Amino acid sequence: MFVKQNVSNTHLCLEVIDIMAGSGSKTPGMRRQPRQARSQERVNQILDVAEELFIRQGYTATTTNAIAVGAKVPIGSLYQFFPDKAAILQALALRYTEQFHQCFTELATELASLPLAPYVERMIEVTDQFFREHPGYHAIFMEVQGTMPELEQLDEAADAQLIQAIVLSLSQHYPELDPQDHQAIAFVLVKAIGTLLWLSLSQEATFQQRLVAETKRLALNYLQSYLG
Amino acid sequence: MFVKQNVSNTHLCLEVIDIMAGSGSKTPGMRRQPRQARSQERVNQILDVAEELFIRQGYTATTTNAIAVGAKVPIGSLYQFFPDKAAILQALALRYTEQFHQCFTELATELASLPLAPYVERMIEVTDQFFREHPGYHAIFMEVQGTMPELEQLDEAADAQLIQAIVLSLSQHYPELDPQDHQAIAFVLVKAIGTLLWLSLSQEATFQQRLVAETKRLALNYLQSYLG
Amino acid sequence: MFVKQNVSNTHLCLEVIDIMAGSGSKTPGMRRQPRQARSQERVNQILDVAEELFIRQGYTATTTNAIAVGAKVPIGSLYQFFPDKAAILQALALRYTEQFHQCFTELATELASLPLAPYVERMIEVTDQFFREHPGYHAIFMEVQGTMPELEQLDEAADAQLIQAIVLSLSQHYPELDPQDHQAIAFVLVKAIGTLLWLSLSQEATFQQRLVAETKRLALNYLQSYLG
Amino acid sequence: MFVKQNVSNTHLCLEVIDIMAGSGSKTPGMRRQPRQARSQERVNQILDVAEELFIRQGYTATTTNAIAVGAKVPIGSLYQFFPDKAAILQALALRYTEQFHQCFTELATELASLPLAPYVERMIEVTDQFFREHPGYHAIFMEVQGTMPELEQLDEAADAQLIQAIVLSLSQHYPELDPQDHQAIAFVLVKAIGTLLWLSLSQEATFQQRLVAETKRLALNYLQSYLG
DNA sequence: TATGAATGAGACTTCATTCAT
DNA sequence: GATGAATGAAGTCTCATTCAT
Repeated sequence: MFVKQNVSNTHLCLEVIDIMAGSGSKTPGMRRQPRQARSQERVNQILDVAEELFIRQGYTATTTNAIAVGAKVPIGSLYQFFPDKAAILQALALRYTEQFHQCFTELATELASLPLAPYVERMIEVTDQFFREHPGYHAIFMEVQGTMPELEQLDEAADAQLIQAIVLSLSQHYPELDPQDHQAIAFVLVKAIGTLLWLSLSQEATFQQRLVAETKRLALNYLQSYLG
Repeated sequence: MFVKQNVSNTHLCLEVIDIMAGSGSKTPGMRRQPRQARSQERVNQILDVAEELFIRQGYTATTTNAIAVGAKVPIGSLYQFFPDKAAILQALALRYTEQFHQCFTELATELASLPLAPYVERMIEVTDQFFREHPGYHAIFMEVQGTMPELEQLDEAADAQLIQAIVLSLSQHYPELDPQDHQAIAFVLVKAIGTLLWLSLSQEATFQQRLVAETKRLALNYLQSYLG
Repeated sequence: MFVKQNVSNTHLCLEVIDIMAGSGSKTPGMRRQPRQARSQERVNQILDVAEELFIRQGYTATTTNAIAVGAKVPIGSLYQFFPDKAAILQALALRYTEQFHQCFTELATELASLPLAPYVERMIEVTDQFFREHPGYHAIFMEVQGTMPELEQLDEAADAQLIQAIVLSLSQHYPELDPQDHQAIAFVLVKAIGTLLWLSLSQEATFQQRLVAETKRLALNYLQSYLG
Repeated sequence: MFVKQNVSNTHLCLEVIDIMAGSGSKTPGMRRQPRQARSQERVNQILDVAEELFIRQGYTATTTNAIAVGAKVPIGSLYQFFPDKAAILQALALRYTEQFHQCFTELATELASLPLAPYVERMIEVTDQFFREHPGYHAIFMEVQGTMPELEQLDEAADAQLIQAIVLSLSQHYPELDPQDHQAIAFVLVKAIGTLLWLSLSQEATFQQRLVAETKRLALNYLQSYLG
């Protein structure tokens, strides 16, 4: 599950990220690759409506007809783009992943040059912002945990991106640590940060901000214990 | 959501816990309080089968008839104990909560006398053990996140137990901190610990043990930053 | 496909017939064995309506809802008795087979003692009557030729009954012929008779009667060429 | 349904056959008469693919889109040649009929001069060969028995060709028989022969050859009973 | 004319829940 | 009370056909 390797090349970071971003490759789960603007617009419309309904009612409680109606797309057209209901969820997952990837690509240069502490702080801020802008990210995927193997991969892959990026940074700045340490530290950081930031979303504004700050404190002190 | 109060009485801890353990009160979601041994046995049988099926196939994919068949209980009888399918999930949640409560009640005396660091360490160990023995705990509830308000309460309540227990301990040992600090610290600790331990369950044995150790390190260093 | 054996025991005839009549065995394709009179009545009602609709509109053009409505049975109930649409057709086939079997069982004693020529004549008359009383027999099964393996067996089995009965009679009265001759003759007789009698059904009354007579003539002259 | 007339002119045979061969007349069921080579080629391509799919999956289970894809013809173009799905089946039936007609036209002279017995024997051989070369002939039409009136005519017409040809021969060689006898005899011969030869196709090689021989024996002995 | 994306009625099937026995 | 057959609303998905480009 964890790619264990000693890397010393900063650019690998983005290469690793590219692995699952699939820039330009054909989207899996799509019945037909929409080439025309109209189609792409429809697909996005479907995904937007699906996202909202999945968040509001859950994946199971949302019907394909409701999505079609909400997206003002005939049900038949919906099924021209997606072979079945699950494919909509997968496409949504992929869209999240791509957006996530884009977020971090934009910061790649900035992040690459940072020492680990500010690196992690920045990552927390960016992740927080991403969650705030994409409230469905975790919400949707929690429901189908354990029932859709293909989706698990995507979800896992998104985290794996971050984990590998951190592993990379750790191995560069702290080569004296064991590669297994790198993996463990990165895993703990990413998962703890992800969870806390996600949970913070449903808290009231003041407490929410406090939680973001606490997340940084948690992460930095943990790192310090290894690196200090 | 969070009971904010300065308490100095150890027993309050259990009182808080009692709030949702419902010892003696009429179980909510139950159509009929099974007084006879046979009935109680059937209810447990139903919950056992439901737990297994929910874990294996998910809540939605599991039919009430399948539960009835698995529990060797007529479907009509099942509906005499539970008003609807959701009530089974809620009863399951309640059972988890009770089991969780029982776990910590047994350790109440031991924990109450400990300083915070060993307290948290012990809590991590006990939680880890509980998860290991009740693999359905998180797995089941993730699916219905955001779609079953009543359940959210129960799920939240389980964590709230721990959070309040920690708040209590914090307020006793570190009264110089703001009550809001107590809440934030306890929240972060409980959620981060809960997530990491749960995620550790699906990792291979070596990495799993490492994650438990890392969870302790994460929690203790975070606490140290406040208390050191 | 053809059981090749030299038999000299008259009773075997009925044994062979019994092979696929399945007297008392559990009906395959049935989701639930209806034990109560009400259920059996409903199943028959469903089959009656299905038979009529299949004949009138064809198997594919007939919807399960139409059957349910026609039989005044809720669609849900229909699916308690039959796992899917195909199972209705199979049950219908089985009912035909059983009725067919019953027809010939009633005549078993009479037929067994007859010389071959009157035997065949009588068989033609009985078959003609059966087709007249069960106009769906062939009509329905023609449509699904080659698309429902399970059904093919039943259809084939019904003919196989007759074929084996004739093979038996041939082997008794004309042991000087090769067993392969028995098979070929019986096959030709049964298939030719079956087809002609079935086709006669859609002809006008006068021509229809003529065709039954011609069928006898065809069969008897064919037999005579071997046995004369 | 049966043209009852005493004819003594050999050429009438072909005239009768011409009735439904439609040489030169506008093909029914065709939306547009393809005049250009490209169009005719496409129509044939469509029919070839449809034939294969109808045989393999049945008429109902075959989608028009699948035919279009298989024939490498845009679905829109397909609907320019055929008004609906049924028209494809009808055109296929017509093509069979034409091919059948061609088979017998080639043998017309040879057959016309033959006495009845060799005539019938030759007809069996030719029919057997035709079936062998066009395995879809019966297979396809069985499925839609009773659900497509237009098709029934075409299917019937093919047999009617043979029947009328035999009626003709009978009336020439055995004018002492009643015209009704001619019709009945011809009907029985054609239908029995057609069925047995078709059934022989699905038998193993040895038994198949035997069945062709038996078919001749059946037909000839039947004729002999009238003509001997 | 040629194309193929778009359409939506309607098919099959499920399953939580009830209620007559 | 106990049972389990009965119910039917509602879900997912198909595919013959059209029509804008």
